[in-house]
Amino acid sequence: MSSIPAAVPAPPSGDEPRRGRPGYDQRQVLDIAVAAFIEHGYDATSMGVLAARLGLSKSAIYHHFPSKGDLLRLALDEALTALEGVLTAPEALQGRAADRLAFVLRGAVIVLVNNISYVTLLLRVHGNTDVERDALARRRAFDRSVTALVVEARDEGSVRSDIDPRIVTRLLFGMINSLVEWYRPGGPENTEKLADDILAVALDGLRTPTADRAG
Amino acid sequence: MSSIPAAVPAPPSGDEPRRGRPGYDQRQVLDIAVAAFIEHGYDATSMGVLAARLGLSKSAIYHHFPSKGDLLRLALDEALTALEGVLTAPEALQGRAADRLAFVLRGAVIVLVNNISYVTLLLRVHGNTDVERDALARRRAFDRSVTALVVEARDEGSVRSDIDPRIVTRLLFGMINSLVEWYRPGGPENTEKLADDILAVALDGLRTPTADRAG
DNA sequence: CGGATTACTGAACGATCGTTCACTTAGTAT
DNA sequence: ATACTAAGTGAACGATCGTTCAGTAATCCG
Repeated sequence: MSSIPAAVPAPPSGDEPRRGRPGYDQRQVLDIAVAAFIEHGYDATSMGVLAARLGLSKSAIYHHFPSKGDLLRLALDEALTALEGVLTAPEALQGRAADRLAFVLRGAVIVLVNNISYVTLLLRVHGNTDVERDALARRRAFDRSVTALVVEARDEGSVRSDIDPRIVTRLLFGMINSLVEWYRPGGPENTEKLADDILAVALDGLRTPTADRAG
Repeated sequence: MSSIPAAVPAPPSGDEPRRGRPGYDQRQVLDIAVAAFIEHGYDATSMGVLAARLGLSKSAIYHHFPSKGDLLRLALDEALTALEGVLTAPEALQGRAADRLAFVLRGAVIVLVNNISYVTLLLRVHGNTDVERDALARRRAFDRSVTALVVEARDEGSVRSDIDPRIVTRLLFGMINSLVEWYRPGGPENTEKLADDILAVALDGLRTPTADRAG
């Protein structure tokens, strides 16, 4: 029986004052739309309930975005651009494969936590429309890059060779991506400790570490 | 440009002939509905396109199920009942905690693979409706049982104690549940080998095993 | 044959969907 | 004041949604 909480447009927050009538800008609308998409699912979120959350009429949304699909497209692009940025950082391009892999995994955790709404939306997309299919293709390209890194680390002798690298990659991202299901900002863990824990489980497993196995 | 493939009701397959007019029974309709829900998403799957996949009229579906929500409810119940069955098997109730945990994890992999459509649907549910909220509650109860098992295994000394057992459990099911995103039956792996691989990565990590660490 | 049983049709319903359009409102810049 | 710009309103649109209903079709049993 909870009524829909209507948001309020944020003040311009320290910048020089914007021109025109005050209200939401594009980014603020997008943030609230993404939250609604996650809460109800993209298809189940009507422009009507979205407008109610914004405290606006439906037609006002079309002043900021040409269509509902464009809201989704921009949100997915945001998440993908952030993830792809990890792969192009210098630490992902030079050094031992094992170190590059660890950097990318840690970077994926951090990007996911820092953009959790947008990445959550990305991970719930399954190719319904052209917009979703394009996003899926970029996600797969990202996965392929990491798989190549796993292969390098295996050839280098850093990663076990008895399991298919594609399976290893998928299990790794299974762990990391599960963050969107349960991680909530402001919890006891900070991001660094969280990334440490995930890397520890991924690399050494959850069996009790034994003394005779130094890192 | 792919046209919608209309299914055909399966013949009674060896059993004694059914009474009444031949056609789909409830289970066959449910199977096809679940496949459609996965392909397009539950909300985006209209009764119209579902009817087209069945090769029936919309109203014919209401002969088998009272509503679209009931299709979802029965599908989710199927997945949950199968998963909960793992927890009540004898091997999950006696023995060392580490062995019980390994049995449950392996059992979860097998149930997931053997009921991949229904479990996929379950894992995509996020609490939109009462039906989905009930399913989520049962899923959380399942997770709590496994977390308790992880705690026992930790107290027993079998599982590392430097990471919160709830995080360990969530990472474990992050790996296992990711199967619905990439595992396809008929691939090179059989179910046993797959479960072995997942247990191996979960327990020992993906670092190259060293000789001085016997199991 | 007739009755029982199971499966299905076609048209229609009220509701809700995403989107459009002509118009208004509230601020800054000159 | 006037112009300009950004933001928002309210009514309406055609389409599609899940569901209902009265009637029909095809099989088995006796």
